[in-house]
Amino acid sequence: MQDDAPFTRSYAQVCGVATALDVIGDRWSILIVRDLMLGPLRFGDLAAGLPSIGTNTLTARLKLLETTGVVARRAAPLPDRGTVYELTPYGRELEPIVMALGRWGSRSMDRLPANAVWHSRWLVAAMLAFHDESHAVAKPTTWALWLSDGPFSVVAEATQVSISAGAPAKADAVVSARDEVLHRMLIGQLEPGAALSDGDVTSDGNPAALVDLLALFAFPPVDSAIDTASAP
Amino acid sequence: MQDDAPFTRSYAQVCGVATALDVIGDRWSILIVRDLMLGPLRFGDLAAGLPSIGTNTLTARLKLLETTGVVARRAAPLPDRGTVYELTPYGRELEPIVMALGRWGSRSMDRLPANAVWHSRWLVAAMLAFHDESHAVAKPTTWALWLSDGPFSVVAEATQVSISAGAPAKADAVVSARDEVLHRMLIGQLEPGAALSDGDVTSDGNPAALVDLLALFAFPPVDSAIDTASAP
DNA sequence: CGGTATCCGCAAAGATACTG
DNA sequence: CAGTATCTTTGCGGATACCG
Repeated sequence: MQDDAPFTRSYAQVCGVATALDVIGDRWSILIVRDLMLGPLRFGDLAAGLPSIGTNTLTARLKLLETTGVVARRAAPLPDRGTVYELTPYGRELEPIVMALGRWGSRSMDRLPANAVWHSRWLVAAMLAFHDESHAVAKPTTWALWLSDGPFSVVAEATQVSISAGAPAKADAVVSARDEVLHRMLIGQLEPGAALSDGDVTSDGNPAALVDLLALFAFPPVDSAIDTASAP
Repeated sequence: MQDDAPFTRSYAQVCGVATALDVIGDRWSILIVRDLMLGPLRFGDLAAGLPSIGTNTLTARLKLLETTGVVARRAAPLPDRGTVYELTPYGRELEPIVMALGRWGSRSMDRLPANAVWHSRWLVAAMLAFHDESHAVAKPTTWALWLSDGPFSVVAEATQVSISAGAPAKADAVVSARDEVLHRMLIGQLEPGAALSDGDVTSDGNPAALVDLLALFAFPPVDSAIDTASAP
């Protein structure tokens, strides 16, 4: 161990926070972790989800995250043939931190530039972050959720919820929605009943499944922007 | 609001995590927050605690953190005259996140370069991060803790612990130690009794106060480095 | 002393073309 | 599709000079 100096531009501070930033503080690194939270991804899929990263930078980040034990390269499961990147156990320990960071940062989203890009994958990650821990489902339930990025599987049991990319092997319900419609329902701007009758959402012919799905999540009220004492 | 585009090089992603990084993802920003967690600081003190930051960069970071509502400039309390920077309520909401990040990163500290710098301030921040929530003190207690960076006050009541820079108005005990000695006691490498008799620590003439102080914290075992499947 | 502005050298990031 | 090589641009570190 201690091959060499893994950190190219280390803060060189004997401090856990500074060391954490040596590992995941470079530009893009935390977003790579975010995208891997929903499951393994190939190099190209990572690049596609991180507009303007530049493949050389992505390579450098993955290399550092690999040598620091956050991410692992693995042969892709059979049909695919190829390589995927996934979080190691150490990397998965970042999940609660990244989700807390996302909840915190969501209150500054009113400052985003107008040209900001949308991925349904990120909405799904936000669902995980805003999962309502005080809500318990009556019986274990699996949803297939189809959005613009493709299918996701949502599994709930008691007060636990897990979400991952890809369709579940067997779903109790299949929900399909335009991203923006799902988002508006999650933040309480749109009634599921209205969306269903408008045809913006389909719920497997079973409207209750959509309501049950939405009940798992507690997105904050929309007015939550930060007020900065307005300057001169 | 929405003065302009506050983020010079925004990720421009509609995602809470990406937005959080737009705010505090620049180099040094999180370390500024870390240093402000223990109390307000002046520009010079911040610069001194962040070796090699460069004053222009520090100015730029503070400016962004101020416009985003994370940090506030305030006139220093009376004796001093001048300006101090402190966390806003929004900025303080980062504290649990930064501490969790520090706990996570502390397990990669074996990768730090050999020339890494030590500040007792960071050890104190680690104490806060590794505070043992399952430990309750019998009665409310205040310690004055003297380290190389100066005095800190540690206040414990029931299972709550708060730490800030500066001496407390009234302390139940005054503990004084060389940084490294305190660290070794916290990670269990050095018995407080032995340190006291060696004179490496003084405890106000009351040895029990030191033991009580150490009992507040649960630093992880030292072997906690991450194993990366050793390559080639 | 606290803070800002400016210049320079360098290293990292963005963009894209190219190769196994 | 996965990644490397190359070129340009931008941000950072360091020094220094300048205002309050």
